[in-house]
Amino acid sequence: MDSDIGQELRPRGRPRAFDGEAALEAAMRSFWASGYDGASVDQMCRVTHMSRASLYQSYGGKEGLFLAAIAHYAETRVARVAAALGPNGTLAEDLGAFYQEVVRLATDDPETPGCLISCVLSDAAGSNARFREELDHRFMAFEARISARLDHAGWPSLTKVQSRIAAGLAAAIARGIMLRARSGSGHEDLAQVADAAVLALLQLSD
Amino acid sequence: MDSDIGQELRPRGRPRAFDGEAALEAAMRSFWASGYDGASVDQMCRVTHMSRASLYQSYGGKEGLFLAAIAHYAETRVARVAAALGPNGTLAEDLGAFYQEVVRLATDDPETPGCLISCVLSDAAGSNARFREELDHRFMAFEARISARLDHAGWPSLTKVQSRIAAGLAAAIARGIMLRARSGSGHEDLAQVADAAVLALLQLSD
DNA sequence: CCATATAAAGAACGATCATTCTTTAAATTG
DNA sequence: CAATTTAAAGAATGATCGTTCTTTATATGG
Repeated sequence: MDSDIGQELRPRGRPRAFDGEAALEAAMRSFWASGYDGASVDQMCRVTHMSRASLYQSYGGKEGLFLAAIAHYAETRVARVAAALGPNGTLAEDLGAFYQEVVRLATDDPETPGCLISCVLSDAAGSNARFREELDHRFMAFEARISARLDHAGWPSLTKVQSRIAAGLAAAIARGIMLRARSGSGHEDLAQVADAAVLALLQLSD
Repeated sequence: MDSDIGQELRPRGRPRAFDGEAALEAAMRSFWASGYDGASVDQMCRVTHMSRASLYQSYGGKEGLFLAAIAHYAETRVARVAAALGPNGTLAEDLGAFYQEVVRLATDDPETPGCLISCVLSDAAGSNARFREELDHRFMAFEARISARLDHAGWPSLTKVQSRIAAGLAAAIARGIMLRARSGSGHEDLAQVADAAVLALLQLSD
């Protein structure tokens, strides 16, 4: 009764030897670099400093750890890309910032090229129904976020292209850039494609 | 000396029990549907009607069979997409036909959604240097093909966007569409995105 | 008909994988 | 200082994988 005084409440038994946040970050990076099949549970235990027992206790298995890593990725990486959409400035400025973040995310670290969702989850979804469902949700949420930004800018509802479709195009471009980064394209090349993407999308609203 | 008369020359030993062309088509579809890791050698022997011994004799192993399947895919599937670029009509018409073929290829058969190169090879390249090289070549060739079509249409060389970059954008869109098809998007949705892509790309040349 | 050559069929091998189980260590509670 | 609770460490398990090897079948050449 006197152990949970203040903020130092310690659970009953032997304390964990790993840091949950750091473990998730390390697991995420391992999946990102090696793919779902390519990253073994042994490798995961090594990089997260977790025992197999702890991994299964905390996440239920490899599949659960992967889903947790995806959520961590969405909160720490995708969130930055989505935040660039603002609205912070004009639509042109925000789209420019958006694609700049996309290229940065895809090329910043040569150990983790491309996108954990577009490249890794997208592949794992092929042979796992739970992952397919997760991918669908993530993709739809991403497109909805872009669509909302276009609507906020007063996207002409009478034009040939609805904001929902334009958002689908914008998202497809972002994923194409992620894929190209995975295959070795560098920051310079992709930044030029990103600039062209902004121009092309903006002229769609005329 | 009298066995190779005419076109009926038969090799010396026991004749093959499988058809090379049909085997390649079946192997391609299996890799396309299940991914590189997801398709086992056992599965390959079943669908191609080859014995393990024949598979290793003819293709050297799983890796060689996959590369042969990629080549077969490029010759039979990608070739149709590239052919749509013509030049057959105006740039607008040809781009429209191009993306129509992209969407068709990605959504035609629900057993094989998306693109064998953009989705499957792209993933396998992550853990195999030979596959990475192959992917790079295929991606560059695809972009060069689009770029040549833009140049042929007299793509304004003085505009803000070079044809090489515009081709990179056009290819990124195609790959984004392939990826979205893999995650379950249907023909209708993607066709609308494809139409928007044509509009956006054309307005880039103004 | 016999020697030779090629392919089919499938057993066998070694490696790797995800998962579970057993034992040991380190903490709190009374 | 026991008793209890939780985690770490790692061996054990069963399945699957890509590859190789052995045996059998089917063709041609002389």
